[in-house]
Amino acid sequence: MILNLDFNSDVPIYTQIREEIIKAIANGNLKLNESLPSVRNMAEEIGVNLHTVNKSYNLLKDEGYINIDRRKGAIVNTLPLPKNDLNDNKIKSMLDLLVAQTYLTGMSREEFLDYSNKLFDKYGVKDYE
Amino acid sequence: MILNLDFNSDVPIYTQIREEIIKAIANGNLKLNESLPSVRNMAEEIGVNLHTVNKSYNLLKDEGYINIDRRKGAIVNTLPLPKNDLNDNKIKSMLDLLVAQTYLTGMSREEFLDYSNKLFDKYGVKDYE
Amino acid sequence: MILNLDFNSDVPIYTQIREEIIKAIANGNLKLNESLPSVRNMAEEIGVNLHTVNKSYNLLKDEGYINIDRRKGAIVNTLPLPKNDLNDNKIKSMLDLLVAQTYLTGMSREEFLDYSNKLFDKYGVKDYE
Amino acid sequence: MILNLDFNSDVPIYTQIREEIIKAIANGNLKLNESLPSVRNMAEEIGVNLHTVNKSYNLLKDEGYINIDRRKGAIVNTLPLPKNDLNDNKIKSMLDLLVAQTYLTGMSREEFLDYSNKLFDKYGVKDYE
DNA sequence: GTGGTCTAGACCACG
DNA sequence: GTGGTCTAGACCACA
Repeated sequence: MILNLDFNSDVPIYTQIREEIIKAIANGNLKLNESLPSVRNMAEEIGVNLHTVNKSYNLLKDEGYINIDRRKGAIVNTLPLPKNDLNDNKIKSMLDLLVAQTYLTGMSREEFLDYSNKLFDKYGVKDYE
Repeated sequence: MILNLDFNSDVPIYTQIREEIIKAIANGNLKLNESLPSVRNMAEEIGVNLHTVNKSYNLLKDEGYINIDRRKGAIVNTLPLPKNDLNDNKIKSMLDLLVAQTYLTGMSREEFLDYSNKLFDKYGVKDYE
Repeated sequence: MILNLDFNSDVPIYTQIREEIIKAIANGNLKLNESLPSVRNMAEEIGVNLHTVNKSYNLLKDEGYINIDRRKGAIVNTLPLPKNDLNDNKIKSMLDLLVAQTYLTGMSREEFLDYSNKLFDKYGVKDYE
Repeated sequence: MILNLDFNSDVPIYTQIREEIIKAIANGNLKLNESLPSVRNMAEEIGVNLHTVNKSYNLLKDEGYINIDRRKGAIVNTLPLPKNDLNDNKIKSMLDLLVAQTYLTGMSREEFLDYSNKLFDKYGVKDYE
Protein backbone atom coordinates (compact mmCIF):
# COMPACT_ATOMS: atom_id res chain seq x y z
CA MET A 1 0.00 0.00 0.00
CA ILE A 2 1.92 2.98 -1.27
CA LEU A 3 0.51 6.41 -0.60
CA ASN A 4 1.80 9.51 -2.25
CA LEU A 5 2.01 12.02 0.59
CA ASP A 6 3.52 15.48 0.74
CA PHE A 7 4.39 16.49 4.27
CA ASN A 8 5.16 20.01 3.16
CA SER A 9 1.76 20.56 1.63
CA ASP A 10 -0.74 22.62 3.52
CA VAL A 11 -3.32 19.96 2.86
CA PRO A 12 -3.68 18.04 6.12
CA ILE A 13 -2.11 14.60 6.12
CA TYR A 14 -5.37 12.87 7.01
CA THR A 15 -6.98 14.52 3.99
CA GLN A 16 -4.18 13.35 1.75
CA ILE A 17 -4.51 9.82 3.06
CA ARG A 18 -8.24 9.92 2.41
CA GLU A 19 -7.72 11.14 -1.15
CA GLU A 20 -5.01 8.60 -1.93
CA ILE A 21 -7.17 5.76 -0.71
CA ILE A 22 -10.12 6.93 -2.77
CA LYS A 23 -7.93 6.97 -5.85
CA ALA A 24 -6.51 3.57 -4.98
CA ILE A 25 -10.00 2.11 -4.73
CA ALA A 26 -11.06 3.75 -7.98
CA ASN A 27 -8.15 2.47 -10.02
CA GLY A 28 -8.33 -1.01 -8.57
CA ASN A 29 -5.19 -1.04 -6.45
CA LEU A 30 -7.53 -1.71 -3.57
CA LYS A 31 -10.02 -4.36 -4.55
CA LEU A 32 -13.58 -4.60 -3.36
CA ASN A 33 -13.92 -6.32 -0.01
CA GLU A 34 -10.17 -6.17 0.39
CA SER A 35 -8.89 -5.24 3.82
CA LEU A 36 -6.92 -2.06 4.27
CA PRO A 37 -3.80 -2.25 6.40
CA SER A 38 -4.57 -1.91 10.08
CA VAL A 39 -4.42 1.59 11.48
CA ARG A 40 -1.28 0.66 13.33
CA ASN A 41 0.48 -0.85 10.32
CA MET A 42 -0.49 1.95 8.00
CA ALA A 43 0.69 4.53 10.52
CA GLU A 44 4.05 2.83 10.87
CA GLU A 45 4.43 2.31 7.14
CA ILE A 46 3.99 5.94 6.23
CA GLY A 47 5.47 7.38 9.38
CA VAL A 48 2.56 9.28 10.84
CA ASN A 49 0.64 9.30 14.04
CA LEU A 50 -1.99 6.62 14.78
CA HIS A 51 -4.63 9.31 15.29
CA THR A 52 -3.99 10.67 11.80
CA VAL A 53 -4.65 7.38 10.07
CA ASN A 54 -7.59 6.75 12.32
CA LYS A 55 -9.15 10.05 11.33
CA SER A 56 -8.79 9.23 7.65
CA TYR A 57 -10.39 5.83 8.07
CA ASN A 58 -13.29 7.30 9.96
CA LEU A 59 -13.82 9.92 7.26
CA LEU A 60 -13.86 7.24 4.59
CA LYS A 61 -16.30 5.20 6.65
CA ASP A 62 -18.62 8.21 7.10
CA GLU A 63 -18.59 8.80 3.36
CA GLY A 64 -19.36 5.17 2.68
CA TYR A 65 -16.14 4.20 0.92
CA ILE A 66 -15.15 1.60 3.49
CA ASN A 67 -16.65 -0.34 6.34
CA ILE A 68 -14.94 -0.82 9.65
CA ASP A 69 -15.43 -4.22 11.15
CA ARG A 70 -14.18 -5.03 14.61
CA ARG A 71 -12.83 -8.37 13.50
CA LYS A 72 -11.72 -7.83 9.94
CA GLY A 73 -10.62 -4.24 10.22
CA ALA A 74 -11.30 -1.73 7.46
CA ILE A 75 -12.59 -3.20 4.22
CA VAL A 76 -13.48 -1.60 0.93
CA ASN A 77 -17.22 -1.28 0.46
CA THR A 78 -19.04 -2.89 -2.45
CA LEU A 79 -19.50 -0.45 -5.28
CA PRO A 80 -21.04 1.64 -6.47
CA LEU A 81 -21.81 3.25 -3.17
CA PRO A 82 -25.50 3.59 -2.42
CA LYS A 83 -26.67 6.89 -3.91
CA ASN A 84 -26.04 9.60 -1.43
CA ASP A 85 -27.21 13.17 -1.87
CA LEU A 86 -24.48 14.53 0.36
CA ASN A 87 -21.71 13.06 -1.78
CA ASP A 88 -23.57 14.05 -4.90
CA ASN A 89 -23.86 17.66 -3.85
CA LYS A 90 -20.25 17.80 -2.73
CA ILE A 91 -19.15 16.60 -6.14
CA LYS A 92 -21.33 19.06 -8.01
CA SER A 93 -20.16 21.91 -5.88
CA MET A 94 -16.50 21.01 -6.43
CA LEU A 95 -17.14 20.63 -10.11
CA ASP A 96 -18.73 24.07 -10.24
CA LEU A 97 -15.65 25.70 -8.76
CA LEU A 98 -13.37 23.61 -10.92
CA VAL A 99 -15.07 24.61 -14.14
CA ALA A 100 -15.02 28.27 -13.11
CA GLN A 101 -11.27 28.06 -12.60
CA THR A 102 -10.81 26.15 -15.81
CA TYR A 103 -12.80 28.73 -17.73
CA LEU A 104 -10.86 31.63 -16.26
CA THR A 105 -7.43 30.14 -16.71
CA GLY A 106 -7.97 29.54 -20.37
CA MET A 107 -8.10 25.78 -20.50
CA SER A 108 -10.67 24.98 -23.18
CA ARG A 109 -13.86 23.07 -22.63
CA GLU A 110 -12.58 20.46 -25.01
CA GLU A 111 -9.33 19.95 -23.13
CA PHE A 112 -11.24 19.65 -19.87
CA LEU A 113 -13.66 17.06 -21.22
CA ASP A 114 -10.88 15.09 -22.89
CA TYR A 115 -8.95 14.95 -19.67
CA SER A 116 -12.08 13.91 -17.79
CA ASN A 117 -12.67 11.11 -20.26
CA LYS A 118 -9.12 9.91 -19.90
CA LEU A 119 -9.59 9.74 -16.13
CA PHE A 120 -12.83 7.81 -16.48
CA ASP A 121 -11.03 5.39 -18.73
CA LYS A 122 -8.33 4.99 -16.15
CA TYR A 123 -10.84 4.29 -13.42
CA GLY A 124 -12.88 1.70 -15.26
CA VAL A 125 -15.70 1.23 -17.67
CA LYS A 126 -18.50 0.87 -15.19
CA ASP A 127 -20.69 3.34 -17.05
CA TYR A 128 -20.64 1.21 -20.14
CA GLU A 129 -21.70 -2.00 -18.47
CA MET B 1 -21.74 41.77 -4.12
CA ILE B 2 -23.39 38.82 -2.44
CA LEU B 3 -21.23 35.96 -1.28
CA ASN B 4 -22.58 32.63 -0.20
CA LEU B 5 -20.64 31.82 2.95
CA ASP B 6 -21.03 29.12 5.56
CA PHE B 7 -19.53 30.20 8.85
CA ASN B 8 -19.98 26.74 10.32
CA SER B 9 -18.04 25.02 7.57
CA ASP B 10 -14.54 23.87 8.36
CA VAL B 11 -13.40 25.45 5.10
CA PRO B 12 -11.67 28.68 6.16
CA ILE B 13 -13.70 31.79 5.46
CA TYR B 14 -10.94 33.36 3.39
CA THR B 15 -11.01 30.25 1.18
CA GLN B 16 -14.75 30.48 0.75
CA ILE B 17 -14.44 34.15 -0.16
CA ARG B 18 -11.79 33.26 -2.70
CA GLU B 19 -13.99 30.59 -4.26
CA GLU B 20 -17.08 32.76 -4.38
CA ILE B 21 -15.19 35.55 -6.09
CA ILE B 22 -13.76 33.16 -8.68
CA LYS B 23 -17.27 31.99 -9.48
CA ALA B 24 -18.52 35.57 -9.60
CA ILE B 25 -15.83 36.47 -12.11
CA ALA B 26 -16.54 33.39 -14.18
CA ASN B 27 -20.28 33.96 -14.45
CA GLY B 28 -19.92 37.65 -15.13
CA ASN B 29 -21.25 39.05 -11.87
CA LEU B 30 -17.88 40.69 -11.60
CA LYS B 31 -16.94 42.19 -14.93
CA LEU B 32 -13.42 42.42 -16.29
CA ASN B 33 -11.59 45.47 -15.06
CA GLU B 34 -14.32 46.10 -12.54
CA SER B 35 -13.24 47.08 -9.07
CA LEU B 36 -14.01 44.78 -6.23
CA PRO B 37 -15.38 46.35 -3.06
CA SER B 38 -12.64 47.73 -0.86
CA VAL B 39 -11.34 45.37 1.78
CA ARG B 40 -13.15 47.30 4.44
CA ASN B 41 -16.46 47.53 2.63
CA MET B 42 -16.47 43.88 1.76
CA ALA B 43 -15.56 42.97 5.32
CA GLU B 44 -18.43 45.02 6.70
CA GLU B 45 -20.86 43.74 4.09
CA ILE B 46 -20.28 40.09 4.89
CA GLY B 47 -19.59 40.58 8.56
CA VAL B 48 -16.01 39.42 8.89
CA ASN B 49 -12.75 41.04 9.85
CA LEU B 50 -10.95 43.08 7.25
CA HIS B 51 -7.87 40.89 7.57
CA THR B 52 -9.85 37.89 6.46
CA VAL B 53 -10.97 39.64 3.31
CA ASN B 54 -7.48 40.96 2.80
CA LYS B 55 -6.08 37.45 2.85
CA SER B 56 -8.57 36.36 0.20
CA TYR B 57 -7.71 39.28 -2.04
CA ASN B 58 -4.01 38.56 -1.76
CA LEU B 59 -4.56 34.92 -2.59
CA LEU B 60 -6.52 35.91 -5.69
CA LYS B 61 -3.78 38.34 -6.60
CA ASP B 62 -1.10 35.67 -6.26
CA GLU B 63 -3.11 33.34 -8.48
CA GLY B 64 -3.58 36.02 -11.10
CA TYR B 65 -7.34 36.44 -10.87
CA ILE B 66 -7.18 40.04 -9.77
CA ASN B 67 -4.70 42.88 -9.60
CA ILE B 68 -4.27 45.14 -6.66
CA ASP B 69 -3.60 48.62 -7.94
CA ARG B 70 -2.54 51.24 -5.47
CA ARG B 71 -4.76 53.79 -7.16
CA LYS B 72 -7.89 51.84 -7.90
CA GLY B 73 -7.90 49.04 -5.34
CA ALA B 74 -8.56 45.46 -6.38
CA ILE B 75 -9.68 44.97 -9.98
CA VAL B 76 -10.53 41.88 -11.98
CA ASN B 77 -7.73 40.89 -14.30
CA THR B 78 -8.20 40.67 -18.03
CA LEU B 79 -8.87 37.12 -19.05
CA PRO B 80 -8.00 34.49 -19.82
CA LEU B 81 -5.18 34.50 -17.34
CA PRO B 82 -1.74 34.04 -18.80
CA LYS B 83 -1.07 30.29 -18.98
CA ASN B 84 0.23 29.12 -15.68
CA ASP B 85 1.52 25.62 -15.05
CA LEU B 86 0.80 25.84 -11.36
CA ASN B 87 -2.89 26.57 -11.86
CA ASP B 88 -3.03 23.97 -14.60
CA ASN B 89 -1.62 21.23 -12.42
CA LYS B 90 -3.86 22.17 -9.51
CA ILE B 91 -6.89 21.82 -11.76
CA LYS B 92 -5.83 18.47 -13.15
CA SER B 93 -5.08 17.12 -9.72
CA MET B 94 -8.48 18.24 -8.41
CA LEU B 95 -10.14 16.75 -11.45
CA ASP B 96 -8.40 13.44 -10.87
CA LEU B 97 -9.76 13.16 -7.36
CA LEU B 98 -13.17 14.37 -8.45
CA VAL B 99 -13.50 11.74 -11.16
CA ALA B 100 -12.39 9.04 -8.75
CA GLN B 101 -15.12 10.05 -6.35
CA THR B 102 -17.65 10.33 -9.14
CA TYR B 103 -16.77 6.88 -10.39
CA LEU B 104 -17.07 5.33 -6.94
CA THR B 105 -20.30 7.01 -5.96
CA GLY B 106 -22.14 5.81 -8.98
CA MET B 107 -22.61 9.02 -10.90
CA SER B 108 -22.20 8.02 -14.54
CA ARG B 109 -19.61 9.40 -16.87
CA GLU B 110 -22.43 10.79 -18.97
CA GLU B 111 -24.02 12.62 -16.09
CA PHE B 112 -20.67 14.06 -15.11
CA LEU B 113 -19.91 15.31 -18.62
CA ASP B 114 -23.42 16.70 -19.05
CA TYR B 115 -23.14 18.63 -15.85
CA SER B 116 -19.70 19.93 -16.84
CA ASN B 117 -21.10 21.12 -20.15
CA LYS B 118 -23.93 22.92 -18.41
CA LEU B 119 -21.40 24.70 -16.22
CA PHE B 120 -19.30 25.73 -19.21
CA ASP B 121 -22.44 27.09 -20.84
CA LYS B 122 -23.17 29.06 -17.68
CA TYR B 123 -19.71 30.51 -17.64
CA GLY B 124 -19.51 31.65 -21.21
CA VAL B 125 -18.93 30.57 -24.73
CA LYS B 126 -15.33 31.63 -24.98
CA ASP B 127 -14.29 28.24 -26.39
CA TYR B 128 -16.64 28.59 -29.34
CA GLU B 129 -15.46 31.98 -30.47
CA MET C 1 19.37 32.68 16.43
CA ILE C 2 20.35 36.32 16.40
CA LEU C 3 18.74 38.59 13.86
CA ASN C 4 19.96 42.06 13.10
CA LEU C 5 16.78 44.15 12.95
CA ASP C 6 16.20 47.87 12.74
CA PHE C 7 12.80 48.75 14.13
CA ASN C 8 13.14 52.34 12.91
CA SER C 9 13.76 51.36 9.32
CA ASP C 10 10.96 51.80 6.85
CA VAL C 11 11.67 48.31 5.58
CA PRO C 12 8.91 46.17 7.10
CA ILE C 13 10.05 43.98 9.95
CA TYR C 14 8.82 40.81 8.27
CA THR C 15 11.00 41.71 5.27
CA GLN C 16 14.02 42.23 7.47
CA ILE C 17 13.41 38.91 9.16
CA ARG C 18 13.17 37.27 5.76
CA GLU C 19 16.46 38.80 4.65
CA GLU C 20 18.31 37.93 7.83
CA ILE C 21 17.20 34.33 7.60
CA ILE C 22 18.30 34.09 3.98
CA LYS C 23 21.73 35.33 4.97
CA ALA C 24 21.83 32.96 7.93
CA ILE C 25 21.09 30.03 5.65
CA ALA C 26 23.68 31.15 3.12
CA ASN C 27 26.50 31.53 5.61
CA GLY C 28 25.70 28.31 7.41
CA ASN C 29 24.37 29.68 10.67
CA LEU C 30 21.25 27.77 9.81
CA LYS C 31 22.16 24.33 8.57
CA LEU C 32 20.28 22.39 5.94
CA ASN C 33 17.35 20.45 7.34
CA GLU C 34 17.74 22.30 10.61
CA SER C 35 14.58 23.48 12.26
CA LEU C 36 14.02 27.18 12.67
CA PRO C 37 12.74 28.36 16.03
CA SER C 38 8.98 28.05 16.29
CA VAL C 39 7.01 31.10 15.31
CA ARG C 40 6.25 31.85 18.92
CA ASN C 41 9.78 31.37 20.18
CA MET C 42 11.26 33.49 17.46
CA ALA C 43 8.66 36.19 18.08
CA GLU C 44 9.47 36.29 21.76
CA GLU C 45 13.20 36.19 21.16
CA ILE C 46 13.22 39.22 18.90
CA GLY C 47 10.35 41.01 20.56
CA VAL C 48 7.75 41.14 17.81
CA ASN C 49 4.31 39.73 17.34
CA LEU C 50 4.00 36.13 16.29
CA HIS C 51 2.05 37.15 13.19
CA THR C 52 4.98 39.16 11.96
CA VAL C 53 7.29 36.17 12.21
CA ASN C 54 4.61 33.99 10.68
CA LYS C 55 4.43 36.22 7.65
CA SER C 56 8.19 36.00 7.17
CA TYR C 57 8.15 32.22 7.41
CA ASN C 58 5.37 31.98 4.87
CA LEU C 59 7.23 34.25 2.50
CA LEU C 60 10.31 32.08 2.78
CA LYS C 61 8.19 29.01 2.23
CA ASP C 62 6.64 30.51 -0.92
CA GLU C 63 10.10 31.32 -2.25
CA GLY C 64 11.33 27.82 -1.55
CA TYR C 65 13.94 28.62 1.09
CA ILE C 66 12.22 26.64 3.82
CA ASN C 67 9.53 24.04 4.18
CA ILE C 68 6.83 24.14 6.78
CA ASP C 69 6.22 20.62 7.93
CA ARG C 70 3.23 19.96 10.13
CA ARG C 71 5.25 17.60 12.24
CA LYS C 72 8.58 19.35 12.57
CA GLY C 73 7.76 23.02 12.06
CA ALA C 74 9.81 25.18 9.71
CA ILE C 75 12.96 23.57 8.33
CA VAL C 76 15.62 24.77 5.94
CA ASN C 77 15.16 23.30 2.49
CA THR C 78 17.83 21.22 0.82
CA LEU C 79 19.89 23.37 -1.50
CA PRO C 80 20.34 24.59 -4.06
CA LEU C 81 16.72 25.43 -4.55
CA PRO C 82 15.12 23.97 -7.64
CA LYS C 83 15.70 26.42 -10.50
CA ASN C 84 13.01 29.02 -10.42
CA ASP C 85 12.58 31.66 -13.09
CA LEU C 86 10.83 34.01 -10.73
CA ASN C 87 13.71 34.11 -8.29
CA ASP C 88 16.15 34.30 -11.17
CA ASN C 89 14.49 37.33 -12.68
CA LYS C 90 14.18 39.06 -9.34
CA ILE C 91 17.90 38.66 -8.81
CA LYS C 92 18.79 39.96 -12.26
CA SER C 93 16.49 42.94 -11.89
CA MET C 94 17.98 43.81 -8.50
CA LEU C 95 21.46 43.42 -9.90
CA ASP C 96 20.64 45.76 -12.76
CA LEU C 97 19.61 48.52 -10.41
CA LEU C 98 22.53 47.84 -8.13
CA VAL C 99 25.09 48.14 -10.89
CA ALA C 100 23.49 51.36 -12.10
CA GLN C 101 23.85 52.83 -8.65
CA THR C 102 27.36 51.51 -8.28
CA TYR C 103 28.33 53.02 -11.59
CA LEU C 104 26.88 56.41 -10.72
CA THR C 105 28.27 56.64 -7.24
CA GLY C 106 31.79 56.07 -8.37
CA MET C 107 32.49 52.66 -6.98
CA SER C 108 34.63 50.98 -9.62
CA ARG C 109 33.76 47.81 -11.44
CA GLU C 110 36.78 46.21 -9.90
CA GLU C 111 35.79 47.10 -6.37
CA PHE C 112 32.28 45.79 -7.02
CA LEU C 113 33.51 42.48 -8.38
CA ASP C 114 36.05 42.08 -5.61
CA TYR C 115 33.41 42.62 -3.01
CA SER C 116 31.11 40.17 -4.74
CA ASN C 117 33.86 37.58 -4.76
CA LYS C 118 34.48 38.09 -1.08
CA LEU C 119 30.78 37.49 -0.40
CA PHE C 120 30.76 34.33 -2.48
CA ASP C 121 33.76 33.12 -0.52
CA LYS C 122 31.92 33.83 2.68
CA TYR C 123 28.88 31.90 1.54
CA GLY C 124 30.62 28.78 0.37
CA VAL C 125 32.55 27.20 -2.40
CA LYS C 126 29.72 25.32 -4.01
CA ASP C 127 30.61 26.65 -7.46
CA TYR C 128 34.06 25.15 -7.29
CA GLU C 129 33.00 21.64 -6.45
CA MET D 1 11.20 60.26 -21.07
CA ILE D 2 9.74 56.78 -20.95
CA LEU D 3 9.54 55.07 -17.61
CA ASN D 4 8.78 51.41 -17.23
CA LEU D 5 6.24 51.33 -14.39
CA ASP D 6 4.12 48.51 -13.06
CA PHE D 7 1.07 49.77 -11.23
CA ASN D 8 0.24 46.30 -10.01
CA SER D 9 3.58 45.81 -8.37
CA ASP D 10 3.78 46.13 -4.64
CA VAL D 11 6.82 48.32 -5.06
CA PRO D 12 5.61 51.88 -4.45
CA ILE D 13 5.33 54.00 -7.59
CA TYR D 14 7.69 56.67 -6.27
CA THR D 15 10.30 53.98 -5.74
CA GLN D 16 9.86 52.68 -9.25
CA ILE D 17 10.21 56.19 -10.65
CA ARG D 18 13.39 56.67 -8.64
CA GLU D 19 14.83 53.41 -9.91
CA GLU D 20 13.92 54.07 -13.52
CA ILE D 21 15.53 57.48 -13.43
CA ILE D 22 18.71 56.07 -11.90
CA LYS D 23 18.91 53.54 -14.70
CA ALA D 24 18.19 56.23 -17.28
CA ILE D 25 21.05 58.33 -15.98
CA ALA D 26 23.38 55.36 -15.87
CA ASN D 27 22.77 54.26 -19.43
CA GLY D 28 22.87 57.77 -20.81
CA ASN D 29 19.25 58.31 -21.68
CA LEU D 30 19.45 61.23 -19.31
CA LYS D 31 22.61 63.20 -19.96
CA LEU D 32 24.61 65.03 -17.37
CA ASN D 33 23.28 68.49 -16.64
CA GLU D 34 20.18 67.67 -18.61
CA SER D 35 16.91 68.83 -17.13
CA LEU D 36 14.34 66.28 -16.09
CA PRO D 37 10.74 66.95 -17.07
CA SER D 38 9.00 69.22 -14.60
CA VAL D 39 7.14 67.50 -11.82
CA ARG D 40 3.88 68.53 -13.40
CA ASN D 41 4.78 67.27 -16.89
CA MET D 42 6.20 64.01 -15.65
CA ALA D 43 3.13 63.40 -13.52
CA GLU D 44 0.83 63.99 -16.46
CA GLU D 45 2.95 61.93 -18.83
CA ILE D 46 2.91 58.80 -16.70
CA GLY D 47 -0.50 59.36 -15.17
CA VAL D 48 0.32 59.63 -11.51
CA ASN D 49 -0.18 62.14 -8.77
CA LEU D 50 2.03 65.24 -8.51
CA HIS D 51 3.01 64.29 -4.98
CA THR D 52 4.29 60.95 -6.19
CA VAL D 53 6.69 62.43 -8.71
CA ASN D 54 7.70 65.07 -6.23
CA LYS D 55 8.62 62.43 -3.69
CA SER D 56 10.79 60.63 -6.21
CA TYR D 57 12.66 63.80 -7.19
CA ASN D 58 13.29 64.65 -3.56
CA LEU D 59 14.64 61.19 -2.91
CA LEU D 60 16.99 61.47 -5.87
CA LYS D 61 18.10 64.88 -4.67
CA ASP D 62 18.80 63.58 -1.16
CA GLU D 63 20.88 60.77 -2.61
CA GLY D 64 22.82 63.20 -4.79
CA TYR D 65 21.71 61.95 -8.20
CA ILE D 66 20.07 65.23 -9.19
CA ASN D 67 19.97 68.85 -8.13
CA ILE D 68 16.80 70.82 -7.84
CA ASP D 69 17.13 74.41 -8.96
CA ARG D 70 14.25 76.85 -8.56
CA ARG D 71 14.77 78.27 -12.03
CA LYS D 72 15.98 75.31 -14.07
CA GLY D 73 14.05 72.58 -12.33
CA ALA D 74 15.60 69.20 -11.69
CA ILE D 75 18.93 68.54 -13.41
CA VAL D 76 21.17 65.53 -13.46
CA ASN D 77 24.19 65.97 -11.23
CA THR D 78 27.73 65.77 -12.56
CA LEU D 79 29.18 62.33 -12.10
CA PRO D 80 30.52 60.43 -10.43
CA LEU D 81 28.72 61.53 -7.33
CA PRO D 82 30.93 62.71 -4.51
CA LYS D 83 31.89 59.66 -2.45
CA ASN D 84 29.21 59.08 0.08
CA ASP D 85 29.44 56.48 2.83
CA LEU D 86 25.69 56.18 3.11
CA ASN D 87 25.26 55.21 -0.53
CA ASP D 88 28.30 52.98 -0.30
CA ASN D 89 26.97 51.08 2.66
CA LYS D 90 23.54 50.75 1.11
CA ILE D 91 25.08 49.19 -1.97
CA LYS D 92 27.23 46.77 -0.01
CA SER D 93 24.30 45.73 2.12
CA MET D 94 22.12 45.11 -0.93
CA LEU D 95 24.95 43.22 -2.57
CA ASP D 96 25.31 41.03 0.50
CA LEU D 97 21.70 39.98 0.37
CA LEU D 98 21.83 39.55 -3.37
CA VAL D 99 24.80 37.23 -3.26
CA ALA D 100 23.19 35.21 -0.49
CA GLN D 101 20.11 34.70 -2.64
CA THR D 102 22.20 33.95 -5.68
CA TYR D 103 24.20 31.38 -3.79
CA LEU D 104 21.10 29.67 -2.40
CA THR D 105 19.17 29.59 -5.63
CA GLY D 106 21.94 27.86 -7.47
CA MET D 107 23.08 30.58 -9.82
CA SER D 108 26.83 30.14 -10.09
CA ARG D 109 29.39 32.72 -9.11
CA GLU D 110 30.54 32.81 -12.69
CA GLU D 111 27.09 33.52 -14.06
CA PHE D 112 26.62 36.27 -11.50
CA LEU D 113 29.93 37.94 -12.32
CA ASP D 114 29.35 37.60 -16.06
CA TYR D 115 26.00 39.24 -15.76
CA SER D 116 27.47 42.01 -13.61
CA ASN D 117 30.14 42.64 -16.22
CA LYS D 118 27.53 42.84 -18.94
CA LEU D 119 25.67 45.45 -16.94
CA PHE D 120 28.82 47.49 -16.36
CA ASP D 121 29.45 47.37 -20.08
CA LYS D 122 25.95 48.60 -20.69
CA TYR D 123 26.39 51.46 -18.29
CA GLY D 124 29.70 52.73 -19.59
CA VAL D 125 33.40 52.28 -19.31
CA LYS D 126 34.05 54.91 -16.70
CA ASP D 127 36.23 52.57 -14.66
CA TYR D 128 38.64 52.12 -17.54
CA GLU D 129 39.16 55.81 -18.23
C1' DG E 1 3.29 22.09 21.14
C1' DT E 2 3.02 23.38 16.33
C1' DG E 3 1.14 26.43 12.85
C1' DG E 4 -3.59 28.14 11.06
C1' DT E 5 -7.42 31.12 11.52
C1' DC E 6 -9.98 34.91 13.08
C1' DT E 7 -10.98 39.10 15.62
C1' DA E 8 -10.39 44.00 17.16
C1' DG E 9 -8.25 47.91 16.86
C1' DA E 10 -4.34 51.10 15.71
C1' DC E 11 -1.12 53.64 12.81
C1' DC E 12 1.17 54.43 8.50
C1' DA E 13 2.31 54.67 3.41
C1' DC E 14 0.50 55.71 -0.77
C1' DG E 15 -1.64 58.34 -4.30
C1' DG F 1 -9.79 56.61 1.15
C1' DT F 2 -6.97 52.71 -0.21
C1' DG F 3 -4.23 48.73 1.19
C1' DG F 4 -0.04 47.56 4.24
C1' DT F 5 1.80 46.66 8.66
C1' DC F 6 1.83 45.54 13.35
C1' DT F 7 -0.03 44.29 17.85
C1' DA F 8 -2.64 41.54 21.36
C1' DG F 9 -5.07 37.93 22.37
C1' DA F 10 -8.16 33.90 21.45
C1' DC F 11 -9.50 29.38 19.71
C1' DC F 12 -8.82 25.49 16.75
C1' DA F 13 -6.70 21.83 13.72
C1' DC F 14 -3.08 18.88 13.43
C1' DA F 15 0.14 15.31 14.55
